[in-house]
Amino acid sequence: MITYAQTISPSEETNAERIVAVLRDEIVRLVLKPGDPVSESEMAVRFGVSRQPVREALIRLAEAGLVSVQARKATRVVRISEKSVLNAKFIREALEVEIMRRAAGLAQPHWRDVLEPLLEQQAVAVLAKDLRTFHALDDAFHRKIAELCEVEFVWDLIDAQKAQLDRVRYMTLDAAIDINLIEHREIAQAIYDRDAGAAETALRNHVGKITSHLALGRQRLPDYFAPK
Amino acid sequence: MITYAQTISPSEETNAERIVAVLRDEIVRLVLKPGDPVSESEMAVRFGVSRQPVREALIRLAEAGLVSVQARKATRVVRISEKSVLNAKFIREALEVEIMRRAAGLAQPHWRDVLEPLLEQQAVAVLAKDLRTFHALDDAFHRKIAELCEVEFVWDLIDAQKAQLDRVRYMTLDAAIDINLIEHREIAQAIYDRDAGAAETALRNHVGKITSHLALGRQRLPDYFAPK
DNA sequence: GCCCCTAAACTGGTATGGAAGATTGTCGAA
DNA sequence: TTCGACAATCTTCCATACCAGTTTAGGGGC
Repeated sequence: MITYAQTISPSEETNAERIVAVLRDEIVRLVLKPGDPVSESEMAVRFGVSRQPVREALIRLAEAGLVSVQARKATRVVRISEKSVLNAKFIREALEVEIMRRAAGLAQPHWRDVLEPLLEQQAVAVLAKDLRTFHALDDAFHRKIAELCEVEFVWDLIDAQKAQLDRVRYMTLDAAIDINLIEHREIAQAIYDRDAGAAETALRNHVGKITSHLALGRQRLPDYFAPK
Repeated sequence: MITYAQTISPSEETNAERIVAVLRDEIVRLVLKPGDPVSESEMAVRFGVSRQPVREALIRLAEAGLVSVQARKATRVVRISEKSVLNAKFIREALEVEIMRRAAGLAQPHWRDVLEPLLEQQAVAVLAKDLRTFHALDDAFHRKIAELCEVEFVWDLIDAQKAQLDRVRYMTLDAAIDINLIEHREIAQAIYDRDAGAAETALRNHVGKITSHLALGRQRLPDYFAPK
């Protein structure tokens, strides 16, 4: 399902769509902090529009699980909960394991020419300690694998789930990205070798790292988390 | 006697939410047909409210991929496309295979007492050729497995995906449900045996059947499908 | 008949005001 | 001080009006 969450004609972006994009980005990057209220009227002033398009943007964000609308009370950025993060991890892992199996089955020699440059760029980002670039390249690597085996649509869904995970990732930006790169190389190698089992194992190990980020994030910024 | 007023629900349903529920149901059950226009003002009259809550309901349905909003042109029930159905199948399969592996690993003897009654009820429905009841029990069986291994949340996501598949299912209600039941028994047995491989195989076979429904549905009601 | 143009009648997008509920702060009484 | 009543002020939800495109219906010219 569809892959287009925004089913409005591509010709001209509406105000509501623009606002969705901006707020989504700010929520994931923790500019808007978990628990923060997001008032319709306040955002209306900020974006220079009436409350209506803001309201519709917030409805969309609520559907995506990024804000919580409490009728006649308040709209807030949802707090991170251990459960929702682990749920998102389960779903991402399930979907991407399937992608790995498929990739290992379909791998072509020329895939190496596509994936290796991404890994090279990641290596540069690691040396430069450029965390934001690395994370963007991280996503690009995973998405490219899906694209190569023609299931890119799955990543549209993973993206939606990943909003939960990404907030945790932004809380621990200093994470050991060099290890991340090593894991990416393992995944790539398993695919080149058409070894589905190895690809699955490498991926599960890779995705599983989020749990340690979770613990670290909770320790650093407990206010961003929902009470247990 | 003290009676606890049921009317004090934790969150009183808003008009928009009520409308979402009604329209979603009508779309999945093909009461609103793929391609049908869903006019805001028309629905406003029907539900006895203004355009606003209808509009917000349609935004939610658009996010779920059930309607398509074309700015200043029309809002329509999205046609079924082969691609979107197969995409939904891929996602459901990936998620539920992971559930099967988990179920096979965690299976307890008492699970039999939970699942077998469902299968018995399904057998009754098969004999009575009661297709709607069978499909409801079908969903209940799959969801119960997820619940038993504590990942019921995954089924909330599968449900969203399944809206696409269910419309096809409603087009072919006379499908061979007796075979469906046999497949359910295979899945259950594999779980009782804690045989993850067998459970996975059985499930993939089971879910794969949608492709034949797809061909049959397209043959019967070509207007409901998007042009290739 | 056929075509083109235009105006009326749609469509969804936005602005604004008000209703209903929840929160907050103030004031007064014990 | 502590607590409760109450009003001011928040919030989201809904109704109404208007705006801007799009489609369609109906003439008029050929």
